[in-house]
Parts: sequence; structure tokens; C-alpha cells
Amino acid sequence: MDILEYLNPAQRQAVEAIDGPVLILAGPGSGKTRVITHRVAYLIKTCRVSPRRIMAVTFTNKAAKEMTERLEKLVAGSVKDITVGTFHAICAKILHIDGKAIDIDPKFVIYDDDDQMVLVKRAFEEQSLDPKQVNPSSVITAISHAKSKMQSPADYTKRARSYFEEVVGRIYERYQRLLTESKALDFDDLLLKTVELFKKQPDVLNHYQERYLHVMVDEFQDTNMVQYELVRLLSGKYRNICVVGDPDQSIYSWRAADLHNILSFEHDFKDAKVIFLEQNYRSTKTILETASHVISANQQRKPVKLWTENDTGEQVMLVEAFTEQEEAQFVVREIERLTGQGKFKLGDFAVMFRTNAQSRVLEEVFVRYGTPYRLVAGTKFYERREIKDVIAYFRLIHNPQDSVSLMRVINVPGRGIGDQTLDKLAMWAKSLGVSTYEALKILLEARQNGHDLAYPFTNRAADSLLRFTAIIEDCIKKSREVNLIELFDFLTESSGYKVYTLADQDGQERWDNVLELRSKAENYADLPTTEALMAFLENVALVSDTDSLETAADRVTLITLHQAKGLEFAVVFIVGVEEKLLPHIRSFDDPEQMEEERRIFYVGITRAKLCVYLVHSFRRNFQGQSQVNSPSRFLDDIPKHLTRTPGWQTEQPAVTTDSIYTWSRSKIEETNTPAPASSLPDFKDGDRVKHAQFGEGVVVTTKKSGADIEVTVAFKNAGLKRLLLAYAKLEKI
DNA sequence: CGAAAGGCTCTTTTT
DNA sequence: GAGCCTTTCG
Repeated sequence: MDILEYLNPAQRQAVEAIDGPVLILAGPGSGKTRVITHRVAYLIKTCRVSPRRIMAVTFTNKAAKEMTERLEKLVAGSVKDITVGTFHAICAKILHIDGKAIDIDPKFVIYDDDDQMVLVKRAFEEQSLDPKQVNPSSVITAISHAKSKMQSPADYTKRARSYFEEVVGRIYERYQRLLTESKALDFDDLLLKTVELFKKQPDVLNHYQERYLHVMVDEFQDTNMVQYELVRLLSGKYRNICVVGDPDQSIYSWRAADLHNILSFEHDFKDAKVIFLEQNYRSTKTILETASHVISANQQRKPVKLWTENDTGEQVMLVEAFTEQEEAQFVVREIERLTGQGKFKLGDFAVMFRTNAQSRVLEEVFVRYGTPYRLVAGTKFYERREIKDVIAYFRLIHNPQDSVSLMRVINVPGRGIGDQTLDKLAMWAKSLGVSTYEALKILLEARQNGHDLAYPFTNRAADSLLRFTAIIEDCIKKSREVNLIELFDFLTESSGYKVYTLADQDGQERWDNVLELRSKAENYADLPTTEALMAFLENVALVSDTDSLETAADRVTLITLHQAKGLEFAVVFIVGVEEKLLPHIRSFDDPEQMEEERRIFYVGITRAKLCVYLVHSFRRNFQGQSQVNSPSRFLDDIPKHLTRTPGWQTEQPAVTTDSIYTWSRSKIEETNTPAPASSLPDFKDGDRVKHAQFGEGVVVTTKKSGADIEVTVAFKNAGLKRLLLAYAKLEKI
């Protein structure tokens, strides 16, 4: 097979440019992944580079997985030797092996954002700070951004200029100490410590530089400063670094991603070859043109000229719904209509939204209509309580210093260990100058040896603590004797967790989840248990289960715009294309954020191959309260000739007065063919009526409107509405 | 100590 | 509307 076959000239150039730094600017649908995978294949097959000496870094696990799968088809036997993974996974591996050189215990655990929150709140408490005055999650964000910029707590504090920053500095410092005490690293630390390792230990760096002759980075526009520093260090020796990105698809600035890294790259590697991939193979001309108009309104960007040989295709459909229910209903019905014509199957459709909260209504309506769907990242497996509990037990066995896990499970199932006891235990441990778990062990040993020991809690509390400690100690002992699965079973039995879970209302379901975790652990049963435990814990920390979404089933995909990046669908619905939602309200006072919102919208549009529906709703429930949203400003950037609206919509444009809703388009509610007006019951002023949605009310006025009759009704609960009889299904009562 | 109820805030995107 | 926290009561 010729690796260069079927590549266009620019793609081919990108594949063949293997010496020295390369920057590939790849528009949506331009065959980016194809270029990377073929480049790897070219290196291995044509240039005879050992697969061991190639690293391909991705941003998400999903991307890593896809790359592996596609490489499988090109260089089957070699795939296992290529280093393919996310920044975080690769760094975790490096730190497990070489972290000792900068005092990182190989038994470190990885803290996710929940764990982070626990520590930050603990830091708040210790500093007597009120979480209501300073928002802990904004502190976490600030800490994360500081880490992304490689600022230590001291660095940060030095620069603190406001009260908030001063608080962040204090919390950051304490938080970091708590992490160290727990022998834990957060996500940012994985990157930061690896950079630190490389900088402080030149021989370690040298080893990795020697090994990785070729380094490739996907989604480069999403890298932050640490990540960029990391690849810069790694490729510092041979300088065979190839980064692929698209500044217009940079949508992760909130995670400190910095699209300026692309500029820095050109600056740091002045001899870099720059290759543009501009031919789009995915979308129709209309879709590509629409997307180009949307993104062109951004000021902070270089103009690019995307083009395609694909058909012109259909116009983009602009739809206004009344409520989010109607919005969802329109989507489902349209999908039904299109699949009914036999042109599409359900798997061809995606419904995209800005915020996860929007998915609920969609789900409800999909369920009501019986339309199969898959919700990407609904309730995540690893976020379930029972899963987190069991993992916490394992983390504790692996690393008893892990205070977050200890506190999580010490009283789960209930052992009569309450806040009082825990407070006293913490104080006691502090006075002894040991960690909480060490204090527990001291207690256990004293009891076993019959020593007297002064402790500040009651004997009953001490007994409870000892029972717990004995369980963990037993598990630790067991972990030296049995494999991971046997340990799993021993743990869930001896801790009482199995009985505790099954006793619950939906206990069977929760226990089934635990068993699913157990089946994941089976992958590690052949390894020595200590090693297995480490690999298992690393995997559950870094791999979210959205990454392993089955795509085989023929279902409609419900997905956030962020998660949709990198995917493609025949037909794309973007819902909630409204001010305050897309652009999101949080971006209103920041032009840079606003540009990012536009890029998010751009990413959504460019996912579509054939059709795009942009749907907004006149009214939407937000925090229980209904609010009126106007169509997104981004829609103004789309030339009219590229769009159309559904027939029913142009007949009766929405009219609003005094912020009172005046005209319902509930026609999509029940029937597409309204009953003839003549057969409608007559309503006159004062009639009491009932409406499916609005409830009971009284007719205020009636008036002829074309073939139909418009009735204004004062509803008891929903206020004044003007309704068309043909559609509104009013009942006399 | 723990369960239950009530009150509060806050809602972007995720490795 | 949900999740989190605090309060209250047994």
C-alpha cells in the first residue's frame, strides 16, 4: 500500500515533512487526523523509524483512541510500540517511572476536581475563610490557571494585587501542602511536575529526548503553557516536532488553553515549515460558507480561505420555537420526518447544545416520542457515588496518606464515626505530628499490644475507628497475597460495602455498577497486585467513560458543542442559538470570550456534512423561571441567501408586545394539518376554557385571522395569551 | 450520631 | 431545578 496515495498535495507535503519543526494549520474537515496517522505510518514504513521513537500527543482520550484505531489499519503490528496518549496520561506514566528524582512517591494518587474541591474547602476552613464570601470554585480555577502558567504559590502570592488574589495565594499554598501530604497530584500537577522533572534532572530529560525522535501534537490550539513547554523540552534535541491545530477551533481558554501558543511556536521555531490544509471534504458548500461568514466576524484571527469540491447542498434552516419543549419537539419531529423519507438513519443526526443543562428537556421529549438517542456524558460512570466510594477504598489501600479518600469512606458504610470524632481525630493526629492514617495505625498498634494511650475521643468512637483501620490493614495485607480481583471481592465484602449498597432502595442497580467497575479491574488481574492497583487507579482517574461510547447503535446523538469537536454528522441541529446561551452570558463583558463563543458556534456548524438546523427558542426556562431570549447575534453574520425558514414559520411571524407572549406557535404541538376553521367550536368572550399547556382561563377577545380565529385568553396561571384556534386545542369547560 | 427537612446558591465547556 | 449545606429532631 502506498501511504501517500489518496492524499492531496498539501496533505502529502505535511506527511513528507519529517525533518525539523512543522506547523500544520488544518481547517475543519480537512483530513487532519488522516495526515497525522499517515505521517506516523510514513515514518515507520518508509523512513524506517522505530515505532518506539514516535510520540503522538492528543488532547482527549477519545482522540487518542481514534488515532490508535486508525493507526492499527496502517501499521498494525507497530501500534503498541508507539506512544499515543493524552498529555496527562503520558505525564502520569513518566512520573510513575522517574518522579522519584524530584521526590514524587510512585504511589501518588491523582485527584480529580471533586477531590480538589474537598481540599480547597479544607483549606478554607483552616484559614477561617467563608466559602460564601469567596467562591471556592473560582479559587480552584485561579489555582489551575496559575499552575498552567507554571506559577508556584510563592510566585502567585508575590503578584497578588487584589483581595481575591491574596486569598487565592493563601489557599493555593495550603492546598498544595495538603496535596503533598496526601501524596496526591491534581491534573495540573501531572503536567507541571513533569516539566519540573525535566528541568531539574537533565539526564532524565536527555533520556526522553533521545527516545522520542519524533513528537506530534494534535489540537495544538488547545494546549496551555505547561503543555507547550513540555513538548518544547521533549523535542528540544532533535527538533522533529509537528504540531497540528486550528486557531478557529480553540474553545478551551477556560482551561488555560492559549491559542497564542501557535504564535509562540512560529517564534520559537523560526525555521518551521507552515502547511495549510484548506480543502474541506466534509461539508456542503453552503455549510462551509455559512461557517466562514460566522467565523470571519472575529477580529483576532488570520483570514483563511476554506474551500470544497462538495455540492452546494441545502440552505441552512433557521427555526424559532416558542419554548424549549417546542424546540425539542421540532427537532424530534424533523428527525422523524427525515428518517421517514428513508434518506437518513438515526445515527446520522446530532443535536448540539451549549450547556449540559439543556439536554434534559431534549431527553424528555426524545423519551416521549420513543426516539432512540445517546446522551454523550450524561451521568458519568466514574462520578457515581458507589464507584467513587469503591475507588476511594482502593486508593486508600494503595496510598494510606490519601486523606480525601480516607475521609470519604471512613464512615461509609456507617460505623458511627461522626464529625465530632473526625475533628478530634484530626487534631490528635496533628498533635502527634503524623498523618490521619498514621494516627489510626498508632491507635491500632496500642490496642493490639495492650498499651494505654491517651486520645481525645470516647472509647466507643475509638472502637469504631479501630474497626475501620483493621479493615484497611487487612486489605493492604491481602494486596500482597492475592490478585486485584480477589482483592476487589475481599474489599467489598470485608468493608461491608456490598451489603450496605444492596440494602439501598436502588441497591441492585448500584451494585451492578460496582460489578461493572470490577469487570474493568479484571483487565489488570494478571499483573502483580501492587502494580495492577497503580495501573487501575491511574486508568480510572484519567479515562472518563465517555471515551468508550459505543457508536454502533443507530441513535441520535445528544452532545455539547465542546464535546462535538472532532466529530461529524450528516445532519446537525444546534439548539438554543440565543443570546445568553450562545453566546453564553458569561462572555458578554469580555471580547475575547465572545470570540471564543463564536468559535464554539463555528465548531458546531462545521460538524455537519449535509444539513444544519439552527434553532432558537422565544422563551426558555432558566432556574425554574421563564425568560425571554432573543436570537443569537451570531445569526446576523449569516447571509440571508444561505438560509431558509420552515413554511409554518414565515406565515405567522412572531409578534411580541410588552414582554407578554402574544402568539403561540403550538401548531407543531399536535397536528401538522390544522382542522378547518369551520369545524371549530365557537368561543365568545367570557367563555371558560382549558388548554393542554396553559391550564384554565377565560376568553377575553376573539378575532378572525385569515381562515382561523384568534382568541385571546387570560389564563389563571400562565397569563394573557393570544392563540389560534386551529392549533391551540382549546376546550370549553 | 444520623436521617430528614429546609434553605441556600448557582449553573460553561473537562483532562 | 438540583445539588450542597445547615439545621433540626429522634
